[in-house]
Amino acid sequence: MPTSTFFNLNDLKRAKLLQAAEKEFARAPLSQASIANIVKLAGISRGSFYQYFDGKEDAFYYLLKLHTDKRRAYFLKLLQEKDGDLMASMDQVFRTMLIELSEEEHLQFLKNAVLNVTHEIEDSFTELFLGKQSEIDAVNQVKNLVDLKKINIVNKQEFFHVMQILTSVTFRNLVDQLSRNLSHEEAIENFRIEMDLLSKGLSKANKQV
Amino acid sequence: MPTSTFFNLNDLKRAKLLQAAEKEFARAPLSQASIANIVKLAGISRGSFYQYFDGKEDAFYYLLKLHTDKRRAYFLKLLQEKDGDLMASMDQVFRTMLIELSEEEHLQFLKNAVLNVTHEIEDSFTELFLGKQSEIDAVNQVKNLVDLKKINIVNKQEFFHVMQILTSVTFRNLVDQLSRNLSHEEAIENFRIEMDLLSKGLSKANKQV
DNA sequence: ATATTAAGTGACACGATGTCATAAGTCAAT
DNA sequence: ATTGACTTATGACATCGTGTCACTTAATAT
Repeated sequence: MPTSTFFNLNDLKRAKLLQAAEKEFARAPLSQASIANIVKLAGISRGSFYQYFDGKEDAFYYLLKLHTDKRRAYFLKLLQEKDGDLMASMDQVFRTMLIELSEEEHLQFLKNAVLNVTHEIEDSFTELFLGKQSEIDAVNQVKNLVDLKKINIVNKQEFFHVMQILTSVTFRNLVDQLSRNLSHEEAIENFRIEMDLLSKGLSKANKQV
Repeated sequence: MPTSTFFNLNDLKRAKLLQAAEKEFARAPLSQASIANIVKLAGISRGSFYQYFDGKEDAFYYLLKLHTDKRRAYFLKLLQEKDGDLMASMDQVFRTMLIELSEEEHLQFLKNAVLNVTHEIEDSFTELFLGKQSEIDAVNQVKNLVDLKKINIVNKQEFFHVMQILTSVTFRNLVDQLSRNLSHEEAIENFRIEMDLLSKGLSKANKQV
């Protein structure tokens, strides 16, 4: 996390710095982004940067958090609008992100993040849907919004795993679209097939229930 | 891929170099591994390294490929032994990798890889189960070994997606175990829950079939 | 023997990182 | 207004890593 000094900055300077960082992380993936470029863009000295952040990773993950926080709010809103229909909400989030990632130029930052997935980044996306695992209420917040009657689970633990599964599969579909340059139609069709499979189950045995 | 010069090397020298690279990639994740250390360990000059590989990434992904090729062979063998039971084979692979990743010291290399997942690395793991997507026969090779009667699919395309789903979920369970330092029992229990959910389906609607 | 091609070398230019001594700014108390 | 304590800002610097290249050595063909 950024230091307190960073949060003490006046809004203008802080915004300018974040914008500079985002621009640099949009230009190049984390490993190739350089602090020199960020400070040049932000018009601050190298030393200052290190007073705000531990290093470029620190800045990167903070930016990523800002992005996913925004999308988490959107996901929760969707759940409400769609009367707790989890699959429909995931579907909508996937479609929205597809569009965002292709259209909004400044989201090149997110593209770079998604294509260069450390487990920390995948965690960020898990949090998008599930909230921070350390905050017990966050999972409940989602669970309370979801219409559990439509979901094939017997307890809260299983709900957690349902979300984990949906997140992994959704996330991988996003990565696929980006890395293989699929068209939106293809990406949505692939996603739909997998969500159907997830819904109805992979094994035939369950039909005997 | 390594250059032809690399493959012309005599077995001893090539092995020594690969061993050195693996040792360095076990010491530190890709981004922090250094060519200087590799060439020191291998007893070759810096210039030579660049005659064999494009850079450290090249060496890294080649090593990763050697590892996943080995495991792919194991997966195919399992499918045969278990009469095409896909879920049982995935389960066995997961358990085996858990043990390998905790016991074999030299697999620290794989740990570093798994925890630092670029989409290329996730692709490598997808190939583990599915073969190279460019080689059409590879998917068929798996499909022919799998007992399709147990799987809830209607065509080959769906089979492909089933494998994609299973790979993502299995892989994320591996990452989880490593990054959260779960015990084997916990990891296996989590994995079992998710595989059960995948088997029976996430939505209740399907019970009406 | 000589020429040609392949393999091996390490010094070097370049760029990036993280630190640190020092300077500049802020502000409350006197 | 001055002091002093504290916070913020700076950029030069030491260190390290990368990729290249002119050159040497080895191998092979003629």
